[in-house]
Amino acid sequence: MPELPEVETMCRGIRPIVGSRVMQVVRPRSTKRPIAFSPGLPTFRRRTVGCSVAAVERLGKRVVVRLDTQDAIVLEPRMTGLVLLADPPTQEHLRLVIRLAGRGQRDLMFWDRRGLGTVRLLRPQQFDEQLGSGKLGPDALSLSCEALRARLCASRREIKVALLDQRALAGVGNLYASEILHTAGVHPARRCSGLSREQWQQIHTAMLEILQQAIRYEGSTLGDGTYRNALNRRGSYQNHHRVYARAGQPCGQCGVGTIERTVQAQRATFFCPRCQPRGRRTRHA
DNA sequence: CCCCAGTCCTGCGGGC
DNA sequence: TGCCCGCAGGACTGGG
Repeated sequence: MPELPEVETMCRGIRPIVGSRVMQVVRPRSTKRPIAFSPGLPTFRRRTVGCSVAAVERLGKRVVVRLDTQDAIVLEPRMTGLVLLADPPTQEHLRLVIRLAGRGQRDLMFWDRRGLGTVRLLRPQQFDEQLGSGKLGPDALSLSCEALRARLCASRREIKVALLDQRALAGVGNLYASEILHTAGVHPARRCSGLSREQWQQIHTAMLEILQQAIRYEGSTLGDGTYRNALNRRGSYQNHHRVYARAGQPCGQCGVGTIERTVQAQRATFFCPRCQPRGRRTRHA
């Protein structure tokens, strides 16, 4: 499930395409159902073929390929989507190939086993309407502690659920939310409105620490092996997970607690009841 | 404003 | 051994 670190790794991996020209846009027939396209393929082709790639940027959990026309190709991997320059895991779920010329001449591909991902071509105004600050909060990596607190502290929501709200802050998903709260020493079911300044500080510090470290390890490739970087290689941050998918195992931080699994907003949450007490005690208290 | 359940989708693993 | 069902959850939508 590509979250901020995985999508950042994808962006870094495909950045060599900057300066290349779009020669052809192909939708392979190997897939049962084509990707959700917007606009349709003929329009997509007309407005991209012949254009040059001006920049590659990450926007929350999306890959943005900016063209010299000011239009942007927005690739949204959702659960199983991959943005690749190398051969995809299988031909079967290859959804889109953008053939490029110049600098290495590699093809940019979108592969998605489950097909929940999307590809959009957006004009600047559409980009702002669909992905602007009204829809998407500030990036988790650029948000100050004070801004994080200001955006969430009035909410009665549980902190784990609030961290997943992309309108509040962009980039954190289910896996890293559990990891961040464990490192911060905050129980995932604590209400935002009840957290102390010190706890917001700990959450903010943990968020930067976890996300930056996960980027260094090129993201997490879970048991199903789906997530790959742009060259179809696995990430390795899964070897450093403290709580995610570790229910029943001893906590590596305190060495005493046992990792528990709960469900919040229909999603799995993992935490250590000893490191993350429900009360107001802080980390290492 | 906030919350919940349902929707999309495929592969995998548990249970019988 | 084989089949079915539930689960994984990001983003979105409709109803409360």
